[in-house]
Amino acid sequence: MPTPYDPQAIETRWQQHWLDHGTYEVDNDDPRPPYYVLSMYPYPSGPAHMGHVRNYTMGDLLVRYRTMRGDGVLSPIGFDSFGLPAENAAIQTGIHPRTNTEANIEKLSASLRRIGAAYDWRRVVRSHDPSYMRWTQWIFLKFHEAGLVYRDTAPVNWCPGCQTVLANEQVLGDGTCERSGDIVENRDMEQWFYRITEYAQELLDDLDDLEWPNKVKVMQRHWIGRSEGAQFGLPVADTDGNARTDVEPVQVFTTRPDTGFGMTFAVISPEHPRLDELTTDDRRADVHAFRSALAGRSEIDRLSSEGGLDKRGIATGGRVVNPFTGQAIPLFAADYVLMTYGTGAIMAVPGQDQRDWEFAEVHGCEIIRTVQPPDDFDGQAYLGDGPAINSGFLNGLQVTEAKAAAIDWLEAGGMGERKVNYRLRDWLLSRQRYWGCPIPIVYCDDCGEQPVPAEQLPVDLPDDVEFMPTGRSPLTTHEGFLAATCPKCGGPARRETDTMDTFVDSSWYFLRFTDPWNEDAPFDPAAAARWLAVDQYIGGVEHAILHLMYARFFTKALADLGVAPDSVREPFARLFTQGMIRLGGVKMSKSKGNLVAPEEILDDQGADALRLAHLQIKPPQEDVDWEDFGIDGCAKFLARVWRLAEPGSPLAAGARHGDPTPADIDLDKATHRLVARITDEYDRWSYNTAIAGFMEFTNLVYRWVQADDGPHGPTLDAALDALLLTMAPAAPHLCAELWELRNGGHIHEQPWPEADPDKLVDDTVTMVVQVNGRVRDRIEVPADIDEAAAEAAALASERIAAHLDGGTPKKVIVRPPGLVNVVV
RNA sequence: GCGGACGUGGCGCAACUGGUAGACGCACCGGCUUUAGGAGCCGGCGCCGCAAGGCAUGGGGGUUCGAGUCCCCCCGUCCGCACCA
Repeated sequence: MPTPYDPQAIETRWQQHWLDHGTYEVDNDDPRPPYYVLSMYPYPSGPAHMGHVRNYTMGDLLVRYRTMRGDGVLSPIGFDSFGLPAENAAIQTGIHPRTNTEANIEKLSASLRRIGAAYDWRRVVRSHDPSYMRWTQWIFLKFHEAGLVYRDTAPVNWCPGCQTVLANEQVLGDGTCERSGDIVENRDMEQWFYRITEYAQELLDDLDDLEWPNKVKVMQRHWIGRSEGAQFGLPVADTDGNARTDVEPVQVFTTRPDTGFGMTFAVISPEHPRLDELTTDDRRADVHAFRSALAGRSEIDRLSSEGGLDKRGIATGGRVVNPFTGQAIPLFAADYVLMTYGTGAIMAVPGQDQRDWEFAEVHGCEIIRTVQPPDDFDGQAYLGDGPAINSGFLNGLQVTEAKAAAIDWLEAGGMGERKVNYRLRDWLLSRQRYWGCPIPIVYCDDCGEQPVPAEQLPVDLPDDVEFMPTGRSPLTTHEGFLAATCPKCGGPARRETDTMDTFVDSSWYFLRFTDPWNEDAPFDPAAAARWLAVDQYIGGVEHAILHLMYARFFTKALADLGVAPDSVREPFARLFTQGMIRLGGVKMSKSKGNLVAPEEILDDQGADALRLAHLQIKPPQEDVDWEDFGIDGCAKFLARVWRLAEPGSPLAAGARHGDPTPADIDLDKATHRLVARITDEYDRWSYNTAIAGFMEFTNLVYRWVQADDGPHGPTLDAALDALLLTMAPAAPHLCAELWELRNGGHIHEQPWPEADPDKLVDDTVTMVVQVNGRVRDRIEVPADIDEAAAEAAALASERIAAHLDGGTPKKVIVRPPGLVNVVV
């Protein structure tokens, strides 16, 4: 008797089965070839939303597919459980972030199980877990010991809404906080930094070997921002315009040392420590006023200001000497010169730099071209290549040679040197918040800053705190937390109250997954060596820069410190960035308040239908509009498969046995083509066309089954087995159920099917015959037809003859067996 | 401004290396099953045309026997970086 497709019953049963049997648990000594699939661990904000479903469906498909291919797949899940939202919620509701977060983790875990995502749940890692925090702190201390951590006063991005500092990367282009949307201010504060710039070159070089989307690599390269040039000194001029030897020259960095003869003024940053010294008395009041006006404005705000260059720069009255010409030139201060990039001072060459050109015009500076523009050039500053002019010993050299010659000259004269500069800055990791991993440092009046001894880790967060909207972390007033003992002298000490940026937690969780039970080390190097690099990392493109850069830095540093094996210098060998989901044209997110919860769909059409809809709609790397989803179509398709494949299906009634008919043989070939096609499409992440393949094949089987001859039993069984096996990674529950009913056993433990190459080729093919490139006829020909026979067959066609209209072919292009093109 | 991706029916999209444009799904239309549940099965469906045929992959040019695919110019959409010396 046919039974209706009941996704609820099937899905609940199999999800329980996978948990009970530990189907996707894998041990570190598993004999199968290791394969590590990782979807970025989520921030637990509550039950899963559609973005999660999309992300974790992609990952799950790969986990199940690789498992059937025979790999021992490591498929862990964890939770990025520290962070601002939980603490902000605590201030509003009074509920402790831990309570709230752990409840959310439960909800999210349940959601993930309900969409059928398969994980090794024994390996769960939670950022806020003391057993994880302990090692986050331990790594901090390791880095501290190695000089990769330092403390410094720095102008920082302060978000008044979040009441904490932000990394540069967390400030959006319009000067607002990526999280709260508040306008970010500039403040000087004592902060902790990771010395990521130490790895700038390696981070840049190693990108080449990664199988990552090119887009992401380009973004990282730009972020690192390597530029080659020269750094040299501009001597300070005395009132007569001569170089003073009693004061240090002002250092500048340039990528265009070849244009030095065109330097007609110089500009320093308003924050430059020598600004005051270089300003003349008569200009001091104006310069101070100028600098004060900038105070408190964030760097981003300054950089995006649209004021005219007259307002943005001011003469200091001081002069410096252009070492190329020996001439004294005026020194300006301008807001667009950043203290945090290069040396905080620049040489200005209006002839070859458009902004310098405009600045020179406004402030009445001389403009001298030092590169000959082409005759038809009618612009202002000329940035292209050409011979040097007005440049003394450089005259006649092209830009590249002139650069080298200029640097050689600077070095020979002891004035400067070749220099590589990076845009990348050190990672500001401290946050003035409670719900994060405490920085394991204490301050002793006598011994100063002291690391907490490893055996005292973790420095735990106290639970008995009150969350008040004061803007201050409760840690700063918690006596029990603050009171510490100096590990060096044993005297009283005060504990650091800053906690770490949550990007620290996510910079090594993929390593912890390899050995999450370890109590003696963050992970066993052998376990890391076995699983890393992650074979396939999956996540949103929004993490293209920050998270991925930080994780790469951590991996390299841990390898250098001997914590990770030296073979592991990159965390993620392959990266896939899947598209986001939009609703009403905007990104679906909690902050936008336009989340679609999957519950209703899971209750109604089921997880398999929802998964299929996510896979089918578009190529996985592209953004999708929720409005375009076709859940009903997918549910309909699954029910169609069910009716066809369930034991006792009326569609299979009266199946023939004995010799297969030609139609049976054709269907068998289609079965093998399906297997070959799906294998290829899974490997290429072409999931949308794979789903189309299942539908196409199912339609084919339906027509064949309902034809006059009826189905041939063995052919039908083989067809349905292949369909279920290949579809199992995409629709795991339905396929598991049907497989068990039909064959017994567990489909996800079956080997991946293989196509018989002999059955992938047909005896005959449809040959297209064109006249002048337009299709005029189609002829069935043997697949092994030769050129002469193909041409003859084409010319024998009546329709072709009609189109030739008595004329003789000028030329015949033959591409057997598929195509003949007759040119007249 | 710089860098990148992309533009194909009413809609989401397919066509991996230049070789049958529009697979698959949605929507729509028709038929069957006497079917009252958002059902099932079969078929149609780029545009113009009764047809033969013609026209079609943002627009314009080019290479080629043959271009959605390659090259040049233009238009448009989206994303990233934006005064980086």
